[in-house]
Amino acid sequence: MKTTRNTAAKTAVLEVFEKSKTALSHTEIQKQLNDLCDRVTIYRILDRLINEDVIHKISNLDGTVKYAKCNHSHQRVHIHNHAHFSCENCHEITCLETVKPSYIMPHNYKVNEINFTLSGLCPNCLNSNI
Amino acid sequence: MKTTRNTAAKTAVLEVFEKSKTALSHTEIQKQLNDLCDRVTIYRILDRLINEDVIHKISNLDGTVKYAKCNHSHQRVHIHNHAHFSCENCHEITCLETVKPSYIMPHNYKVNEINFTLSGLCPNCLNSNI
DNA sequence: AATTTAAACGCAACAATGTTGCAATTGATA
DNA sequence: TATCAATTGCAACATTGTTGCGTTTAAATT
Ligand SMILES: [Mn+2]
Ligand SMILES: [Mn+2]
Ligand SMILES: [Zn+2]
Ligand SMILES: [Zn+2]
Repeated sequence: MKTTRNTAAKTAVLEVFEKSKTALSHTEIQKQLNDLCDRVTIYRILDRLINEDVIHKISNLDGTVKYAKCNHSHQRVHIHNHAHFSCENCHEITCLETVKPSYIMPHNYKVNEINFTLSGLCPNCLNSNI
Repeated sequence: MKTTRNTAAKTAVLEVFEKSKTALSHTEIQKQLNDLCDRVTIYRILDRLINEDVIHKISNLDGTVKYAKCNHSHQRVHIHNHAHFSCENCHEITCLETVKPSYIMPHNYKVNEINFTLSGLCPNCLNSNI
């Protein structure tokens, strides 16, 4: 088992997540870090944070990938079974922790992970578009 | 309104979809077409087929993007509200047309599209892994 | 406080995927 | 058959993510 270290870059990335109300892409994180570290380092930090269950990855229909902090109380194993909303107008992605889909699977499938992303207009953009 | 044409390449792509039980990536389609046309052309055909509601796009947690034929009776506007299953072992992606998630959204969101992808082990891989 | 050592890093190089502009080709219609 | 916009090929580019390797550094040990 590898031990994990708290580096300046990792701490900075975590701060960026703390400050953000929405999910962030690799590029958005890099901009906020202002060249504090190499972009490869950010990828590696994101990988580590996912393994540590501190953040989770959200993949959108348009191909963009974002990351968000996990809000659940820190359990060893868990499924990120909540929905994510992706606004087609402002392109912000937010966790909807209260929205959990219910569904019935055929037997003989083993489900390890679910990705439930809804897209459309977020409350902000819905209002300003009237 | 642009008119759409039936070209050799488009017909060939459609045949590939007909023959396939699972969703296909751009690369998989290209291999099956055996250099019948340029890879850019395939991207453009896929775009057109999506606009015509003949196929739909499936984006997976691992970042891969696949496409599958729409099975619904051809309606003007529709939401692809069924689930997709992505096998972590064989990497096949299949439409689960019978699995439709139910969920309750907060008001003041407008949902246009949903992307519900489950990953884990498909029946084939589950059996061979015992 | 100095030493140790594996984790983390920077950099360069690469791969995969998708996009754009433009000239040439072609399907469908007249 | 002539027309013409839709489609294509090609080259060039952009973005996103990965890998290898030598160097730096966190943190545990002495
Ligand atoms: Mn979570
Ligand atoms: Mn469909
Ligand atoms: Zn919005
Ligand atoms: Zn499988």
